[in-house]
This record gives sequence, structure tokens and C-alpha cells, in this order.
Amino acid sequence: MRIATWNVNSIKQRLEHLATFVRSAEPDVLCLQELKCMDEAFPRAEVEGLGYNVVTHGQKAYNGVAILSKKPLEEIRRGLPGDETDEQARYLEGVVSTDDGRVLRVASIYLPNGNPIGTPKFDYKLSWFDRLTRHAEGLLTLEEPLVLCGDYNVIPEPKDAANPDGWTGDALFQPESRAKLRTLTSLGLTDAVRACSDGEGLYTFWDYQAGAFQRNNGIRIDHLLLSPQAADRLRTASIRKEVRGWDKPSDHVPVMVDLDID
DNA sequence: ATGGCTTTCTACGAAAGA
Repeated sequence: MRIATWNVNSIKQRLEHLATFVRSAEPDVLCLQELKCMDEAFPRAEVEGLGYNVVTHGQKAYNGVAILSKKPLEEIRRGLPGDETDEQARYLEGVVSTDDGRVLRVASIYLPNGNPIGTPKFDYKLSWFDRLTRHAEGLLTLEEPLVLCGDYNVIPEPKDAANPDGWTGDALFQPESRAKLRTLTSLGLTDAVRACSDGEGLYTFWDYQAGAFQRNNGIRIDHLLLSPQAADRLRTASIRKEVRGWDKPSDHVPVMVDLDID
């Protein structure tokens, strides 16, 4: 079973790329972030035409997450618990049943950017992270194969940036942000890409500006975190870097895992 | 970076992204 995550930076602008990607990669589950549209405006028929069930959690202009799955999604949860006043569409979760009667739980996550630091935006990032960790703690007690994937907006380590010094003072590389990610993974979650490679130069985002992609000035901020039951079945993880070289791309590329689950 | 792109909106510049 293949599970992918991709921040598309507007689903309407990326429909052609989405079709090209799913036809070549054929993920069973695809988590999307930054739809930038309301549920009514999501190009549902086009995506269903690619062979997917579609569940969205959108909002106007900003944020928005979706899960596309070959099998229908059940036990759907829209939004992260812990703050009823939070109206930003950044979390969507569901369960897919497999042929052999197992279940796989998946969440599509768009963690706040948090810039600039020292403002309410950064506080929101950290408190959102706390809510995610609290929720993940509950999910892990289910002892299921679980994939918490998406755009975490955190560079975990210096080797996850081509130019780490350039990110000093940025919310994506602040010690507090990195510590929150460590607290989350310390619950027993495995960073799928890092479980497959400890090398440098593995990036999932390149800025649109200053020829960042041409200079390979990237960062790794899109992650798939696996519960022990999912990590035990991890076959491969891959970053689809070539997608960033397509015409009018998203600034993020898809990241995918292959799990030994039918 | 005094942000060099890209996207969005009751748009014609500003805000947000990372």
C-alpha cells in the first residue's frame, strides 16, 4: 500500500500535475495540503475521475486539506481537537480498510508556518503542535498502522537544509519548533524518510524565489510519521523531486511511502 | 532581503507563504 503527501499550493492550479502524479505513482492514499479553496470549490468530479474517493476539509483562500483514497474513507475527523475557536482547516483524518481486513489510519496535516517568531503566529504554531501531540498520543493507544503525514513546516535537523544558517531565526528552524517535533516523534513515531536514509540533500520544498530549485537550495519539511505498527511494515520512502521541475509547479513535492500492507 | 515568486481576494495592491 502506497501513501503519499503533497502540499499542492492551490488544488485548482495543480489539477494537471495531480493527474500526472497519480497516474505515474499510483498512490492508494494521497494526502493534500494547501487546497486554498472551500469544499464546494474543490474539483471533486475531476479527482474522482482519476479513481479516488475524495474527502476535503477546506476554507476560503487559505489552508485546506484533503485525503484521496482508492478505498472509501471511514471514521472521518475534520479539525484537530483541543481548541473549539480554531477555524483554520489544517487537519483531516480517516481510516481505510484493506483487502485482508486490516485498517490503516491516515491524517493529512498542514501545520502552521509560524513566521515571524515572537508574534501570535508563532504562538499558534507551538500550541497547534501541542494539540497534535496530545491527539497523536490518543491515536497511538489504538495500536494500529497509522500515518501522520503532511507539511509540518519544521526543518528537523541542519542536514535537512541546504543552507541551514540561512534559516536561523525562522519559525521553521527555531529550536522550539524542532523541540516540538521531537516531542511528537518521541511518542514512538518514525520519520519514514529518515528510516530509509540518513543522507544529506533530501529536500521536499524549494522557494519560488532566487532560483532556489536550480541551485538545489531546499529544505525537508514534509514528513510521514509512522506508528510502530506502520513502521514495522515500511518498505521504502521516496521524495518525488522531479515534480518540482515541471511547468508551474507547487513549491513542495510529493513524498511517498510503500507499506507492506495489502 | 527593504522578499528577487506564486496564489488568493467583494482584487487593481495587500497579505500570506516558507
